[in-house]
Amino acid sequence: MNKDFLKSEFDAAVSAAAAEFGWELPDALEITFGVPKSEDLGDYSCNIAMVLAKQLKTNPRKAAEAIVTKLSGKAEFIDRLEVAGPGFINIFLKDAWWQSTIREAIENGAEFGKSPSKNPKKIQIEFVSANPVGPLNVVSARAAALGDSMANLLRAVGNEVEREYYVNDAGNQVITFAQSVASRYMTLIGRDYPFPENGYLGDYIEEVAQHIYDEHGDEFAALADDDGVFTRFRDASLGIMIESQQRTLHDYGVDFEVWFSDRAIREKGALDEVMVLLDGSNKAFEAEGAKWFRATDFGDNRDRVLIKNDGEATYLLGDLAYHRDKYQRGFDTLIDILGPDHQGQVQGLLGGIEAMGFDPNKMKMIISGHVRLLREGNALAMSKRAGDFISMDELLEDVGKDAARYFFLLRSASSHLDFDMDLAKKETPENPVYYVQYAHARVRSIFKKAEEKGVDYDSDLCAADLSLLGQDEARIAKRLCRFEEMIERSAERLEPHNICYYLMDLASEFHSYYNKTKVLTEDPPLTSARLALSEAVRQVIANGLALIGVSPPDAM
RNA sequence: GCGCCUGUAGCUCAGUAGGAUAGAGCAACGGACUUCUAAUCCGUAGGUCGUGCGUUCGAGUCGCACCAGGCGCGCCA
Repeated sequence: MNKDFLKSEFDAAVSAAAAEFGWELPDALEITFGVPKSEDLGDYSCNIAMVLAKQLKTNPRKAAEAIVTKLSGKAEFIDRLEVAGPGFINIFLKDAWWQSTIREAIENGAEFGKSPSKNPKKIQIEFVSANPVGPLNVVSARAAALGDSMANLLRAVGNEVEREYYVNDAGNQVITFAQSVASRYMTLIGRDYPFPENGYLGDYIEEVAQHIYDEHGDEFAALADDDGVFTRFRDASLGIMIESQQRTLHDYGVDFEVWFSDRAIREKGALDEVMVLLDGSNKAFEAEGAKWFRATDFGDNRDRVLIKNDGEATYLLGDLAYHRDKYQRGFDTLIDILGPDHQGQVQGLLGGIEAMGFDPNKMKMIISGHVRLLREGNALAMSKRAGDFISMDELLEDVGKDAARYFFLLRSASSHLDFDMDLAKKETPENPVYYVQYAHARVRSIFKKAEEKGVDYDSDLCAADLSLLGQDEARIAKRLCRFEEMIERSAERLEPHNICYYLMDLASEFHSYYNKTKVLTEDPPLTSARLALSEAVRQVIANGLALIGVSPPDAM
């Protein structure tokens, strides 16, 4: 049960009061409802009287009283209203409100909590997009958890969402990577090939080389002599790396709809097109043998090079071409999740987007904070170049997918994050993942027990007489009522961490209830009612966990 | 120096676009397993919301200035 019914009731009441007292209402009047801290203050509260009082220069309590008289006795779910404090209208709802929510959760199952699209948008969310020259690291793991959950949230509120991974398969680091692999490969077939300067270290390079050897034997023996052969070798190396990244992400529960190749749009001439566009509108200039973008005209603190004096494109130019392509694909909203080391490029990119004639407001850039891995209380040193880092695979191996995803979402995206690997691994009460999952398993366990013992209850849980439930149960059910609005808010603000906190609160209430109250009783109607509530709780936990990609266990 | 992020309980962090008495987990202390799973529960304790001004009926939340920490500021990607 969402709170739309409140909105329409209040809209009507405020208009009616305005008509009677001659208030001049502002054009865009949004009536919002909050949840009071104390349940003595009602199920919802509305501060509209105080908002109006400011503009109309009237007494807020009087305005509140006036609105209340227009509401009384009209709305079907409203039990009573109180004007309190400086002018809040506190709303107490009838039991039918939370009772119908229990039935809704059971009936709608996995759909419960999703809302029909009021204004559906076509949204693209791009994340991870790590260079295909090495295994994914923990920063990617965080981005993957964030992006995937955001996509789930945006879908849950009715949008059309596409997840995209930008494969940076052009440029120098790809050559260096292929050369690094080549050097190891040649060793395997007993030949020499120089290891490149600043080449990539790390065992995975040898694994890629071995993989190629297993598949192609010494087919690439002529590598050093023939460019065409090297190109095929490079593509094979890239292919193996990308596949390995896809596998890692898949194991993590993240599957992208689109893997977008940088090289593909470059080959279509997209870079030239951007240059023509910027040149033609005088937003680029030539200096010191290079081509520059007038980024300072668009809020950046310095101009940026687009084409280096050796004729090569910079990363920025490639990124502009890519984003131009995104805009041309016709999305209403574009979301980028960037790692903390990319914050310096945001202004240049947004400026370039504007310079190319696109609306930068369609773009939402989310910069995720740093991740620090802690083991035994100490931060682990991470050096990529030396091949000395914890990969995403190792992290998943160590703590598991569920704990990893949950921990990454426990903080808001922009915050720095300390990932305590010892805690994530623990199967103890300190670990919040298990706490929530356990609540789910507990409900399953109750039903299993009911079957085993042949407990008598109505298998049609929606037919249960929910008026048999008491205060504690009502409190839990009321939290279920807030599930949908929690999702809406989280989706709107792109803050999946809310889900974790909601689930912990719900699990906590249920654990508490479980310890205090026997669900399975000698009284079949009562048992049915309590089972209905339990099942509704289980469904909501399962749905919440699904949004963040964590599994709901049947037993633990 | 400029820009971005962060500053809330001993620790790690929430805080629903300005609302009513600032919350949770962990850690600490004291209790609860003959029970539908103790991976749980109940209770106790813990605060100058970094500092100072300001905006107003009302500020952890908004503005300004400081302080502290992190990151970024390349013809690298």
